[in-house]
Amino acid sequence: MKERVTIVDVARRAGVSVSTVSNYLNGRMNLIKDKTRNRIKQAIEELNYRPNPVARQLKTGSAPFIGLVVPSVANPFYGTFAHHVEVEAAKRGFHVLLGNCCRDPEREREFAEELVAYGVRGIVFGSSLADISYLSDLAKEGLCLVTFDRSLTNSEHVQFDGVGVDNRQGVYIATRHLLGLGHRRIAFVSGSIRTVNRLDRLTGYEQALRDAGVEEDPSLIWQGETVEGFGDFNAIQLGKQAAYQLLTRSERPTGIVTVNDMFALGVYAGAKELGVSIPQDLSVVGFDDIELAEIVEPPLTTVRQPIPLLASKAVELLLNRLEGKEVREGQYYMFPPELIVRRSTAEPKY
Amino acid sequence: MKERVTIVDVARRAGVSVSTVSNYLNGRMNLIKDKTRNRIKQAIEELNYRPNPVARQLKTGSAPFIGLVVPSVANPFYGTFAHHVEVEAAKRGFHVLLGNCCRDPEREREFAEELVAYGVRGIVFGSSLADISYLSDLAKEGLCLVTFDRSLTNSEHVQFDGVGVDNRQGVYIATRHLLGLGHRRIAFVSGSIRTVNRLDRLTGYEQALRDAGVEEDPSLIWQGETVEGFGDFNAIQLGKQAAYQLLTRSERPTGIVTVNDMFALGVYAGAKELGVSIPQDLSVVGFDDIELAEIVEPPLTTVRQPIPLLASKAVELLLNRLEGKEVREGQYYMFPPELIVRRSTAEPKY
DNA sequence: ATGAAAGCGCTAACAT
DNA sequence: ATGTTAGCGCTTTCAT
Repeated sequence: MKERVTIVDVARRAGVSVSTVSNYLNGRMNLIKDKTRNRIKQAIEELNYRPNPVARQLKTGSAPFIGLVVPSVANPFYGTFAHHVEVEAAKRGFHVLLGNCCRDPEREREFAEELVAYGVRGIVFGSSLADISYLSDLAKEGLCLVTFDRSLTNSEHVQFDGVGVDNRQGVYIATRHLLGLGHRRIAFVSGSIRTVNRLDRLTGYEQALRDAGVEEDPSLIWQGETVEGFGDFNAIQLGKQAAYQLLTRSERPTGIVTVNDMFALGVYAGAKELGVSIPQDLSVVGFDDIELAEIVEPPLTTVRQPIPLLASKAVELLLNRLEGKEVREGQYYMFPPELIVRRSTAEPKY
Repeated sequence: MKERVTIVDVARRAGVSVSTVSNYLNGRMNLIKDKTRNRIKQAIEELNYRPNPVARQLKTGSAPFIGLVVPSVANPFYGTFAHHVEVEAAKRGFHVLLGNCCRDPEREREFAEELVAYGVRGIVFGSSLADISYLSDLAKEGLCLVTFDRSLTNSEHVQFDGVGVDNRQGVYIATRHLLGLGHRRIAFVSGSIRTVNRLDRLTGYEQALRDAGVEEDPSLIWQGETVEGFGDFNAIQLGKQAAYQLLTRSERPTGIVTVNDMFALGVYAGAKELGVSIPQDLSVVGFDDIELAEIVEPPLTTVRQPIPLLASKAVELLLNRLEGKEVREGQYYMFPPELIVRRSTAEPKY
């Protein structure tokens, strides 16, 4: 375990002062003669010196890290998103601190506070709990927040930026797609609706039915029970459960709109066990367009979210603000959702 | 943006010295009178003081963080693993710094070095490149490494701990399962075999064939091209490509063993497009038993890895060592793989 | 049981 | 163009 090489060692070896080395390290080359610069460069190489970022941070107060809060990377949608966020952040020299917070407000707050303590000044918030007032204090202290997949209320616009697709519109066109095929008994399947994006999606479903003059049937809105701290581990199981309950009723739905693809896959599993064929006996529409949507049988009709685009915009917004390049407040980039029609939807038989 | 409250403020308010507050913060209660302790406690609450972990770290040299290197959390297997690692680490007060390093040795090394610079003293290495000698230097400087899903060579045992399933054995029983059903032309499908776990799996396949007296046919070992820096994004696509190439040959295989479930799903997709039915015309076995394996059609026969167990053991080993509770060197916890027989495998038709 | 003071390694005035 | 020096907020001897 070697002793750590410090800036003092470099200075000594190069025969200059520490401040000159510091200037060198921070790219203030205009202040340094060519000859000195070379000496420093050489000293650094000879000693294999690497600046201590912790000391730097103690002095400057901030670190090249951003936080990323998601429900759980066990859901491939968030896993993919997290990967893209990491890549985009890396392009600008930032690292990502990931928190799977399972939609638990307590964990989200704790995680955010811890990040702040570590000098993190920006967080991408990929969890969209309805009430994020607990973040306001942090925002007031200068923490930058970019929400992901979460439309903002007016008061929030002041504090946060955001990116996302138009969830309401996405489910609206998904539902209209089923309506257009002739479906009338259309169910909506979701986990506990405590998040803004889910609420938006439900709204889109209701709106589409209303616009089509289809009578509302609250029993067709299936909402999984809340399981605290469980992330998205159970989405598939919940979807399966939903299928069981909805497909064993007397008047069963001919179409199901799900809140995301994982639920749709769960519905697939349930329908299969019940001997209900998709799309002959039941049409299913998902949301997200995770990679698997294309390869399940039948390929899933779903609403696509442009994950790489969303990730890069989120990181861009966040880092621009951190670096002071962005001063307008409360921007929300709403991307248009796109319905990808595959073979899980068809005309209803009856 | 409020001024940060420091230990000095607390000391002043409580009417004690900073060292006493420091002792309080570090739980050295035996050194503090009850009365003083209460005064400090109160001062902390009134000021809403939170110690600055960066300053502490500069002094002590280490941080309650561990690193986690994976190919990509976009693969649900690693996403799930990452989630479990995070939960286990949190139980012991550690945070996780995640790096999707896409099996790129350069990125892995850079990431590891950066972590070390930040005071991270332990990394779970969930990527299993064949050559990890580039980590030796770091290990010599005191970095603790626990490899995941990577059997260790003798020389590595000195430096690293590890957890994983017996990959060779896993694929061995998977292959024997197909052989037992009567298959003789069995293919092995994998991405570029640059990792120890993949090599082990291939070996298990070869061994099983040999033990059964089946003639080897190198053309049945399908290996996707190396795409640098691409993580597991393309596993499904590669699997599909493999299916196309293998199933359009004259003498096509009746069974396919895949290196992991994502490849198996890719094979599913390719087979479907080609009109090859699973398991009637083709049996498929996966590896990992990701959640989706159970719900695809037909449900995938696969080799299960006990992810939560692996994650908790990995974290336990790492933190025990970090905290000096573990001194034996080079432990490798090898968990037995379990074949989960579902409906993607059957007797060959011909 | 408590306090004073010396750093941890770096940055950034300020001085030269 | 380069050097001197005072911190950043904390921990940790060493005194008392």
